[in-house]
Amino acid sequence: MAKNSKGSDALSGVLCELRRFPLFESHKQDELERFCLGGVVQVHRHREALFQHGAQANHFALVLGGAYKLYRMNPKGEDTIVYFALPGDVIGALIMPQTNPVYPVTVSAMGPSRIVLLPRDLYLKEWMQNEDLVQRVHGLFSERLLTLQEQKLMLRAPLASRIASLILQMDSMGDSFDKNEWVLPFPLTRKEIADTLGVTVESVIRVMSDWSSHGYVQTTDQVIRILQPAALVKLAQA
Amino acid sequence: MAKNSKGSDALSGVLCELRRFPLFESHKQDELERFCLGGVVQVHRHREALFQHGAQANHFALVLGGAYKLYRMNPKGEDTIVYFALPGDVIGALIMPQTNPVYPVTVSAMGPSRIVLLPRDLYLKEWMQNEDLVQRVHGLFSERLLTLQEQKLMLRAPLASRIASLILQMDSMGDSFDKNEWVLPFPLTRKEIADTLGVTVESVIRVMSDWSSHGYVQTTDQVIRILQPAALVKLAQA
DNA sequence: CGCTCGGTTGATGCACATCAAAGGCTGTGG
DNA sequence: CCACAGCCTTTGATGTGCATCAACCGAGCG
Repeated sequence: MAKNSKGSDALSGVLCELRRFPLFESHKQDELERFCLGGVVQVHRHREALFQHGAQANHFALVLGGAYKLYRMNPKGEDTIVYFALPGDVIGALIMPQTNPVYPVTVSAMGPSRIVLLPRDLYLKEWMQNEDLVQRVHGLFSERLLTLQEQKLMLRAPLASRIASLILQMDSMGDSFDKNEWVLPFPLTRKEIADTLGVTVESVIRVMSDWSSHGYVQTTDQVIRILQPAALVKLAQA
Repeated sequence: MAKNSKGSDALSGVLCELRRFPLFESHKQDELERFCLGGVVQVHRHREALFQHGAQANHFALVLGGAYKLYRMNPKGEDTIVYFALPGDVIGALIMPQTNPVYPVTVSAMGPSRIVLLPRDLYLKEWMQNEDLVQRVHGLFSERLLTLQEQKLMLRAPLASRIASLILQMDSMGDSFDKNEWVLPFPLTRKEIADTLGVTVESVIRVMSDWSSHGYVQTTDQVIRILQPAALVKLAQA
């Protein structure tokens, strides 16, 4: 498992870090240790891959920091992003119960990121046996499904509405629930927006350049700041 | 609960019917009875609604026969279909664990259909407590999520590919796993295909009329029969 | 210093939307 | 029993939003 450029480390001080996540809110220290038995911390650099589409799925992962994108290449060689995983999110849990599972998507880091890599057996033998934990994971699935449904509802809207809607969705994903600053919780390129919506980079750029010049949003180092939320909200429901 | 045109009935002879479903495969008779306590059978006619988007979600449902579509209206008044539920599928389970849940979609029957309507408490108190059942429901969620992801991957493909892909997906949903007859397991109008893909009826019709004239498919009473599966498979991956 | 990556702009074309009109079929009410 | 409304399907004419292709710029990096 120890790969070249990836840092990997036994679970030393991360346990306390895990307690922050709603996932483990109601668990005691010893339970938490049991849920992470055999876990390894991995660090990834920008664009480094965690799981490869089609590879045997022997592990699942818990995001500690940064962000990961879940995507797949279609026959024409274009990527389609299906989900963004943030700290506290679980990756790969969905397919763990299958017999001989295979990753349905490629997962790679957006900016420097960290996860705990956990063996599949642990999911089946520990996670699924714990009633509360199962409910929390269930909750994550349902959020993810509702996110996809939300995006599907925008299919027939003009591109500007769809981008606005996506940006607002992403913004609400962060753990900063103080809505004083409207900043997306992770770096997001125009290409990634395009790949999420199934359109071209150029189209996204044309819309967002317009927004920048109107002062609706502002991008620095791929981090998008929303200056006029009201304008985006209005666009989103058009 | 007893509504006007809906038939509703206590659980008389349906218990044995339930045993057919993979959901309850590994459960004994008495467990099964416990899982359906307080359940009521409801019959729906074509296009009759089971749940209304935005209504308080006090119940979930288990599809016995026929088919149901889960959809929502966007601001412009166009419907978007997010899922088709077939016999053995569970509807509404996703949101039962939420506090004061509200149905995120409208659910209505496609042709004459039947469900067992179950109270929310039953889900929380019985279904979620049973380890095996939780795993099965988890399996249903994961299928549904993967279905949505699959559809998203086709976003940038030409319309013909997307329709082909959808039809093949629907075809594989039926319980008839003998692939001697390639017939969709439920009636599906062109409009419903359009609403699933986020395009217009006319576009769908133009594509499928072409297919009919080439003898790829054939439609009688909204039931689609695939005459040349190979042709569709080829189109789907274009 | 050449490389890749992200962002940007403009010219052109096409796939699909839109609008319009019409026929069949079903259920419903006078 | 007929009239009517709603739904599903179909076809054609016309328009347009976004894709495509091409080119260029600046920043970071080995």
